[in-house]
Amino acid sequence: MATIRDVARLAGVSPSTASRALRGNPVISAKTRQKVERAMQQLHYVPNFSAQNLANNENNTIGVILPVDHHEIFTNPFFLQALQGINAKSTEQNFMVALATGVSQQQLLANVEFMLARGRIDRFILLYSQINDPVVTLLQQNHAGYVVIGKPAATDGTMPPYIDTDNLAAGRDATHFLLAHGHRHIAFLYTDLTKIVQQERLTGYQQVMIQQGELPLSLQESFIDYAQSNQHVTEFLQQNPQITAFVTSDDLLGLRLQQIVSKQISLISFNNSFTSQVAHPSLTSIDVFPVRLGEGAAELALQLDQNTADLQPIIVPHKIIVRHSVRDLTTKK
Amino acid sequence: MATIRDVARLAGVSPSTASRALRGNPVISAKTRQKVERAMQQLHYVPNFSAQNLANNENNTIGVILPVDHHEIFTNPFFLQALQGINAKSTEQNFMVALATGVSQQQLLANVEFMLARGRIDRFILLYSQINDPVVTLLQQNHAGYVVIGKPAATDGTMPPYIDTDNLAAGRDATHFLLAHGHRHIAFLYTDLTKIVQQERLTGYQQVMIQQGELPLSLQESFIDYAQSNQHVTEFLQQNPQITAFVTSDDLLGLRLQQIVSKQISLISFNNSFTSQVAHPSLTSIDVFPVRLGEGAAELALQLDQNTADLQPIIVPHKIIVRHSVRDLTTKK
DNA sequence: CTGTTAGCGCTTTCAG
DNA sequence: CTGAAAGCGCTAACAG
Repeated sequence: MATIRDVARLAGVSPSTASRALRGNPVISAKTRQKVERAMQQLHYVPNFSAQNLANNENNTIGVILPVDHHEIFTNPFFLQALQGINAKSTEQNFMVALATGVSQQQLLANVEFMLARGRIDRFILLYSQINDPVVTLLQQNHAGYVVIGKPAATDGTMPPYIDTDNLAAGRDATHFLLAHGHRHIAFLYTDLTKIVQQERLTGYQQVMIQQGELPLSLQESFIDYAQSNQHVTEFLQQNPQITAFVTSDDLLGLRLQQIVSKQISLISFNNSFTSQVAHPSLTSIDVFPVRLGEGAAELALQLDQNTADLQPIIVPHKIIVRHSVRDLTTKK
Repeated sequence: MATIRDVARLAGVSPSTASRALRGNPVISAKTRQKVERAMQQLHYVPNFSAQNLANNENNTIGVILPVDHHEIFTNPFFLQALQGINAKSTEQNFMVALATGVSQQQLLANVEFMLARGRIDRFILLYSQINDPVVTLLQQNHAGYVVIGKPAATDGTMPPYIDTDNLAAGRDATHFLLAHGHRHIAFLYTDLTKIVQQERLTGYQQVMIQQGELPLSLQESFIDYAQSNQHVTEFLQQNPQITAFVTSDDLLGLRLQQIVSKQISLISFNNSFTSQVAHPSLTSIDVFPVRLGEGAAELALQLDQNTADLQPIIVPHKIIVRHSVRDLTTKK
């Protein structure tokens, strides 16, 4: 592997000059710069990551933190797609992305601690957001910067930079879509309101319903006990026979609902994951563009030092992907 | 951040001695070792990753390469779970895990190239396996070691170390399970035989069927065009009305089949992903333990230098997770 | 504009 | 068994 000394020698300059050329220091004359660049190409020179990091007291890596697995969560392709976006932007800027995961909270913490202490990594992307997250505490104690994908849970002091979908608007849009197709009696199905995402989507739904003078109806089902949830849903529909459509907080949930209720019931869900295509009829779903969320998160993370600590949140627009799970009631009137 | 000089000073020894103590060099006296260790603890000393790497001409990081996303593939929680296993073992050994992904083959290659050139990373784990993989070529050209999860595609020369499920046996086991429940006329459904995994599972199924004197029947359906696949399956069942059960090459496929065929048909599938629980009735499925596959892969990768190039492949045992998608025909006789 | 020098934090000969 | 010194590859004063 060629070093910068080799380059310098070949170009007939000193290592420091070669270094300056490498880093685009404007003080170098065009002529020398060219000589050096040519030499670099000839030797296929690539700077040594460790050496550069050591000399600059940097690490040029972004730590990406996955949530602890709770079975269901990992079937969401969201994470892998976000990772793609993060990687693309990071590689562009010559940053490495290091991953932190764990089968338990404890393991995750150990992993993050390792990156912090040993790797001196000081910028992270959190692929989830939860209140009272010990990982966040750890990050803060170590004065590491972090950006979250999703809405950051309220911390005592300041808000970290974040990138998110406007889930409130998404909830409204889903509801409007059903209304536009002639549905009036619409219910909202979710699994867990401690998830901010679901909370917001529900609120969006409620806003629109109230505004329309319709009664918002929501149902929580965890589906941990399938038979029981099945029964709940069935009872719910018996009590509310006027319902023609559901908004479900996620594709997977939509799929489950679909397996219980009559095909006459319309469904719209969120995330546009592969599940929505597997469903039959395939699910109309709101895409939130995880790759872009990842890209944006990386862009934020890369700016984390420019102590313009007031990095503005980024909102990535969502989009309704129309498939076949919503019947059009308007034409039939 | 405390450096090793600080430690040395506190312990009243030279940096070199401190270093030796740190690395467990046996030449150090027990007394000094203790002094140094105490000093390290007092100062919360953690060695600097970059400095250590530079001095040792190492990098202590494992590159993990994800497949290029083809929509469907990322909904498989396998990758994230494998990643968990990899991370756990790597962190244990003070290794970092760096991730390579890409929305396109080209982007993936660029990412791997970056790790190779800039990061000098020389050991990788491939989370997939395909023939004529340009990534593998790149790895080989750069003399990087790699281990694959799955069966490595045949390369010209030698076989890389790998870790895998015995998919042949898994295919046999699935079939035997159905036989044991009184099924005789069993079909196998798959999407793509260029995937070695599916090929093997199919072969296992065929072996058992032939051995039983039954006719192996397999059907390929991509489900790219849902209506068409639906029709194919229906026709297939009309032509083979004796069939009472299917082995499907994957949970997601099992779920799809389930949505088409009568609930009377029994199903067994592979991977035991969350999808198998979502299905109704829930799918009996063969778990391949992705976390363990990840752990094993990391263990192999960590041995990659000990030029015991003859690292033996690891086979991780699978297990049938019994749920409700297989009817027992024996009691009814 | 360029070269010399010292140093990032750690390891490792080489003496003793 | 331990210390002094040099070096991993790169960068940043400091001179010139």
